[in-house]
Order: sequence, then C-alpha cells, then structure tokens
Amino acid sequence: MESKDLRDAGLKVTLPRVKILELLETSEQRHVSAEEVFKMLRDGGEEKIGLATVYRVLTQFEAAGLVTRHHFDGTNSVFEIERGTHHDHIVCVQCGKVDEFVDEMIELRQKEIAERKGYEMTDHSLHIYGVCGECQE
Amino acid sequence: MESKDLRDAGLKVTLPRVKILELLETSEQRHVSAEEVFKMLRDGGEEKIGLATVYRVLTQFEAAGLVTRHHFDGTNSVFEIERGTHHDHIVCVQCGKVDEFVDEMIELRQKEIAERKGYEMTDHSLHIYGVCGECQE
DNA sequence: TATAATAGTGTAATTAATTAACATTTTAGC
DNA sequence: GCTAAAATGTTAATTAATTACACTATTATA
Repeated sequence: MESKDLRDAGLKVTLPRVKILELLETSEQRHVSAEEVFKMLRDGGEEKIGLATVYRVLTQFEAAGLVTRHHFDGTNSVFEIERGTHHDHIVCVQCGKVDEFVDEMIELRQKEIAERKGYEMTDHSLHIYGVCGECQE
Repeated sequence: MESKDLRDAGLKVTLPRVKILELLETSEQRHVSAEEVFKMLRDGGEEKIGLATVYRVLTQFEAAGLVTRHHFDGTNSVFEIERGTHHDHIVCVQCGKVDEFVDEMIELRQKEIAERKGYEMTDHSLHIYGVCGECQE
C-alpha cells in the first residue's frame, strides 16, 4: 500500500504521489525520467497531473529516500525506486538498457581511496557503459 | 605547440581553437565547464570568441580525443584535457575540488563484471563524492 | 462529520545549459 | 593571392528543470 510509505515519509497522501509511487513500483523499466513518468501517467489515463508536479514529487521522493536519482549520461536525470540494497549500474549505450551489480571489493576499495585522499566519503557512483548482449549482433 | 595537436586531430588551426586548447593546458583547474572557459577567455582579453564557439570547440575536442567530458553532478558538463592516462575522480561536495585516482583492482573488476553480464565494455565512470580535508573543519 | 490550517497542485512563466540557423569571415591548398 | 570549404559570431531556439501564484485537497481536531 503506497499510502503507508508516503505517510511514513512524512508526505501527505495525494493522488499524484500515490500514482507516481505506484508507477515506479510496477514499471517494467526500473530507471525512468520525469518526462517518462509524465508520459506513462498520461497513457494510464491520468491526464490532470502536470509535469511540474512530477518533477516536484520525484524530488520529494528523493529527499525522503523513496527513490534515487541517477545522472547516467549527460542529458536528463532518471529515478529508481529504492529497494534498500545499494548497487551500481551497467548501461547499454545502444538501447539504454540498465543492469545492476554490486561488488564488495570495489565498494571497499572506494572507501579506502577516499580515506587515503583525506575525504569523508558521502556517496559514489559507478557506471559501466557498454554494448549489451542483444545489441552486439 | 597547439597548432600541431590541432592539425593532428584533423582540425583547422583557428584562433578560438588555439586559445581554448592553450587555456586547457595551462589552467589551474583541470576540470572546467564551457561557461568557465568562456569567462577565462574574456578575462584573458579574448573578447571576440562567442560562447557557442566554446561549446562547439569543446565538443570537437572531445570527438577528437583531445579532451574528456565529465558529468559530475547533474547540472553542467566539465571538460578535462586528455593526458593519456585513465583515471577516476573524487569530488568534494562542498567546494567542488576534484582529485584523481587510479585503482587497477577496480579497473579489473569492472571489466570482469561487464563480461559476466554479457556486455562489451566501452567506457566507465566512477565518481566518489565526499568532503575534502579542508572542508571538514 | 465539519472545518480550519497547512500543504499540494496545475498552469504558465522562467531559468540555465546547450544547440541550431545563418550571414560573414577565415583557413588551407593551389 | 585566390577560391572552395570549413569555422565563427550573433541571435534565436531547445531542452530539462524550477518557480510563482492562485486554487484545491488533505488531515488533525473539534
């Protein structure tokens, strides 16, 4: 039930928020841009929700830890619903498909590097770009 | 001599290109945005070079392999002159300072991960975000 | 359940980064 | 030096994202 998650996040339960959260939870694509969310809402018959609201809601969700924002390559941000487990991404440069992975060794090395350089690490982002199996033909 | 590099890259030798390349080679900051390049040119007395030219030239340099484009966090792209050696970045979230590092272990693991997932790796980007020593006070 | 206080929304306008159009200028090879 | 092809500067257009603001909906509480 999405209303629970919203309330827990200290957000009022409103139609746009419920619909967007629902959409993020059920979407085929796990990584969607604000524009895409907007279009998907439209396609789902939700015609009254404005684009600005989508941006606002996604930003609030990010602040509340419900979603994570990624800047894959350049253009626009994509959002991903939070499932508690940290992971990095591997993105197909042809079709845009996104896979996920975790590598404890890499995680550890990063912490060490930050420390060695005198930084207090707050975050990191690792993206591998490549051509996925299907696009290799 | 910059003209040599430009010619080798198959680009005509023009004043904007020479100036921009020179600037990238001598700048204190190794990572600069197009706007910053533009301002630096202005400050250096080069008042006729337009912002659009700066963007164009930087994009051409990128295509020619003379510079690398990075998308640190969201907003705008920054460019870095190519020095042959690959490296990743650690960015201070307070002051924007950028340090560099290389870790062979991480490099290797990434290749393995891409392979395991069936991708032909073309590139990768690893950014560690944190608070640098100076900003920790 | 009614209601006031507060927060959220939609529309339209705005900003910031980047790109495109196009007339003019410059470069490189002859 | 001359000419074709490429590059530039100015200005306008795009794109992603944010803001202003009047209006509406939610929720705690009576």
